[in-house]
Parts: sequence; structure tokens; C-alpha cells
Amino acid sequence: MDRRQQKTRIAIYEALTKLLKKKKFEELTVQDIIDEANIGRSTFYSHFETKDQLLEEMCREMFEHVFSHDLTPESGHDFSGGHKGIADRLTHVLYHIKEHKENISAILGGESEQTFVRYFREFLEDAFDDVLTHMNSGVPDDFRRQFIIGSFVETVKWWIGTGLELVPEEVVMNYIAMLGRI
Amino acid sequence: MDRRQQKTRIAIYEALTKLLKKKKFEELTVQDIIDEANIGRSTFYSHFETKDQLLEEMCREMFEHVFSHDLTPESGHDFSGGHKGIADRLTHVLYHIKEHKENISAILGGESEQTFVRYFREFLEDAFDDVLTHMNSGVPDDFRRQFIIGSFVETVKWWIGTGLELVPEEVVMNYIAMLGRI
DNA sequence: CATCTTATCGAACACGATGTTCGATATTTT
DNA sequence: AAAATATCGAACATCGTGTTCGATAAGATG
Repeated sequence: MDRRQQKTRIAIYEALTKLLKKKKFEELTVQDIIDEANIGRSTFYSHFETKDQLLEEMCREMFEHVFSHDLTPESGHDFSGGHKGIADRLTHVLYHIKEHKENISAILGGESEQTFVRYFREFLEDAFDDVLTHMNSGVPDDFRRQFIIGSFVETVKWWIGTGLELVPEEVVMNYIAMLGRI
Repeated sequence: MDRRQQKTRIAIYEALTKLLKKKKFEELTVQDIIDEANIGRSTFYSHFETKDQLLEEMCREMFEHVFSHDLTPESGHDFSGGHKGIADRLTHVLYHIKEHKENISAILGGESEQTFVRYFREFLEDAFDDVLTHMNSGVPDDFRRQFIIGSFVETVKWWIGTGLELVPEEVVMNYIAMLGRI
């Protein structure tokens, strides 16, 4: 990839990240972004078709960076009771979030949240597919999936809302405490 | 209120409800709405400042209609264990939703969901304030609130997603089954 | 280094949606 | 019947979007 392309792409991402700290995504104009990024109008449009596609791609790339590594169920873990293994992996996810606090909490907060949350759910469904299936608890399968994931997303939103005060372990403990059992 | 005002207001609401079945809210234009409602452009703007305000008010009015009655904790109920009273009241809420299935599922589904969900949460926080406070379960108060309400909203979204197949009692049973205990 | 390639620039443009204005008309209230 | 007010609708200004294109600059290639 041409260096110039990399440069502008980074400039756009950084501009958006910076602007998201002041304004909601929907309130931003393309003009705002290209001014902040200090690039030409047509350049922006040669990289992204629309403003929404920009957010979309930024979220996607962030998820790739943040969660690309080692989130498949690690071998040799305790899945017998289901408890310990899941807790560990959830904790792991939260640590990744904490590391990328800046980018993520910039996106969250507006309604751009939607896009982020969509990717987050997708990721969780994949990453925890194994523990979500094969697990009879007397409720419909799809409901259990949606409930467990939805309430975890809710937990993370709460955590971020508090400014990530608690350590991930505590957060997961709270989550599991509310869920009762997984 | 002048009859003419009532008429146009209803026409607008009905137009929006009808259009929401085909398109997402964000994809609708004011022109679409006033065409469907068969009113003049300036008339629309004499009723609502923006399209968003229309959605806002429609949600508000719907909530007033749907949940205005008898959702305060009824006297003489069993709140000792906490279980039965809450389950009954949640069931009650779901019945109200089912009655207004048409309007609500029209709003849900797009991103207009946001607005609806906001009102729904607000309502739940008020209606269940008593059971949400004074309830020590070893997790932070605000977390417990957000978790219980958030996961109930999630449950309702799932329910609506299935086309309201289950009866409210079953839905609440599932919800409580997942929560373990309240 | 010379040349080819490609990205950026930026002004200009067409387009679509928004929200306002105002005089004419129709309906309701009193 | 008269006064008040809501609707109509065309016209308008404004703003954001996304496109186009020739000129310029920067990078890739040999």
C-alpha cells in the first residue's frame, strides 16, 4: 500500500477519534473530519464511500487489532463446570478493552455505539460459541444466547460508564454473581 | 385543542407508523411522511420542529397511553420473597406490550429503537424503583439496576424478535430462570 | 537519476433534504 | 356572522452529500 494512502487513512482515523470525544458521530460532518485530518475532500471520498462506512471500517479494524489474538478457548482449561473457563476468558476480553480504553470509549457514548456494539456482539457470539451451545437450562437456546451476551454487553457498558474503575476480575465476578450460574 | 390539529396530528402518527413498517426511521424523509399523511409541508413543521421530535413525542405519547395505568406496586401483594410480586408486574408490562404490538414493533427494528428503548428503560426504572433499591446482593447498586433492567429490555427485544410467540408468563419465567434470583 | 504511476488537492457542481416564509383559503370557535 | 386560527403550497435560503476533473505532488520502478 502506498505510503500516502496509509498516511491519510491514519489521519482520518485519528481525526475521527479526536472529534468523537467532543461530538456525537451523527453530529459530525465530513467537512469536520477532513478539516481535522487536514486532507482534501475528494481524498476522503476516494477512501470511504460515506461517513458511515468510515465508522464501520474503523470499528472493524479496531476489533481486528484488539481481539485478533488468542481468544479461542485455550486448551487445558477447566470447562467441566463451565465456570472458571468462561470467567477467565471474559476477564481476558475486559483487559483488552481496558488497553484500548481511549479508542473504545470515544466510540461509545454517542449512537455510534450501535455500530460498535454490533461488532462486539458478533465477536462474543463467535468467541463463546462453544459455551453457549450445548447447555441445557430449560430456556430456549436462542434466548439464552441473547440473554447471556446481551447482559454481558450491558455489563461492559456499565463498566465503561464508571470510567473503568473496577479491575476486570471484579467486573466478571459481578456479572457472574448476577447471572447466578452459567 | 382545535379539531383540525387533532386530525393532522393523528394523520402524522398514523403515517409514520405505517411507513415504519416498510422503512427504517432514518431512511424516511419528512416528505415521505407528509405525503403519506396527506398534509402540507408547513403544517408538519407547525406541529413538530424536526423529524426526530416527532419520533420523540410519538414514543412519549405511546408510553403514556400504554403504561399510564396501574403499574405502581399494587397493595396486598406478596413482596416478601420478592419473587412473585415482581414476576406479576413484569408479566403485566408484557401484556401491555402485546396489546400494542403493532405500534411498538413498528418502532423497534430500526435505529429508532434507541428512542423507544430509552423511554422503556426510564419507565422500568420508575416502575420498579422499589424492588431495585434496598436489595443487597454483593454487587454495586447501580450495576444491579442496570443489569436487571438491561437484561429485561434484552428479553423483551428477543420476545418481539420471535414475533411474540410465547405468552408473557413464559417470557417472564425464562427471564427469571436466567437471572437465577432477584 | 529519469520516468511512470498513482495519490492528493481543491474548486466547482448537481442533488436532495431541511426548515422557513407568507399570502390565500378553509375550518372552527365564539 | 365575525373573529380567530389551522391548513395549504409554492417559493426560498441553507446545508451536507457525493462527484468530477485538471493540476500538482509524491512515491514506485528500472
